[in-house]
Amino acid sequence: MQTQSRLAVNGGGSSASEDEHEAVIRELTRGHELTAQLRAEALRALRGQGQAEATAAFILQEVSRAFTVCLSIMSSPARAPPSSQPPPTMEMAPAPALAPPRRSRGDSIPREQRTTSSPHSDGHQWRKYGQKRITKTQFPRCYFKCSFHRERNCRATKQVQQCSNDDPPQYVVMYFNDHTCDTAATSGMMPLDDLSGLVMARQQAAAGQAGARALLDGRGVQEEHERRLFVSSLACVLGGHQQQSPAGSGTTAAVNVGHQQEPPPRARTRDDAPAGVDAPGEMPRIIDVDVAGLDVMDYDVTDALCFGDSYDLPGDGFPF
DNA sequence: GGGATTTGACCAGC
DNA sequence: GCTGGTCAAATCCC
Repeated sequence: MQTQSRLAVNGGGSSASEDEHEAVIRELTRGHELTAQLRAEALRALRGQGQAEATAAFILQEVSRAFTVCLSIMSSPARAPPSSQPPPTMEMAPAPALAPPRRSRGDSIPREQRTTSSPHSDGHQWRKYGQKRITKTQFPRCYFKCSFHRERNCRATKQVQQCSNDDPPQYVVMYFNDHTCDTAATSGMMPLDDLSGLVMARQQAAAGQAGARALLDGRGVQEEHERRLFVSSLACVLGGHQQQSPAGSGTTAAVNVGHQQEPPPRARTRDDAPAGVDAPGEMPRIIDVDVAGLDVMDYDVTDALCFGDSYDLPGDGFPF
């Protein structure tokens, strides 16, 4: 990692300590984001490959979790250098109740910029809200907000601009503001009780009961799908492959196993992005997951991922 | 019908 | 006045 060399360059003294601290956080953040990218690419490559897909999802989720924990430790007050400012990428609280002001031009310095041929696979879900022709550029610039900008007040935005006609074309992606939506954390944090409740709610919803429908609406279909996907992926990993619950034992929940979300980089994400089904008519596979058997999850990813409130965690969908 | 995208208009900084 | 960023109505698509 570059961190070591940077740390080696810095000498002693309080200023160096601050620099080191910031460098560590910067590199961890970078690693975290790259992991999200890798996860997106891996899941796309392994889509539909059952256990391999689930294993990759689980491992990369764990790598991401490790980064999150390290970031949390490094950014805790006890670790922070005495006079240091909070790191720019660690936006701890959602924006205040006031409507976020328009970004002034002075704020137009991206927190991160990268050139990639796949600007859509960064582990987060985005909604396009504008496109503009920029003078002296050949291609228009597209503006995206986090899909959760409204419901979770996430202020993360990005701009994508094609910069070359190569094959594949290259895009410059600039990221502004940090995610406060914590999408990935919620994707893997559904307690089992919650899951069974969800299944019950779904059954009730199928029966047309308004209360259950309200419950589903409140959580959001996206979260619901991500959570069920995570649980079923874990079930595949822990159970070898598709696990059949023994007849008459345990609580069995029907869990959809769709694709990891990687809709093609084009419009129309209402159905394919949240549901993770990118081909109309392609039915998600259904497996039975023995919920009781999942108690091995008592090693708790949940607690660790709760740190995700402060950091952008990789989500599962990549609508463009 | 509802959600996402498109696109012209508006606003603020330079 | 120009330019870039955002808004919001219109439109599209499932």
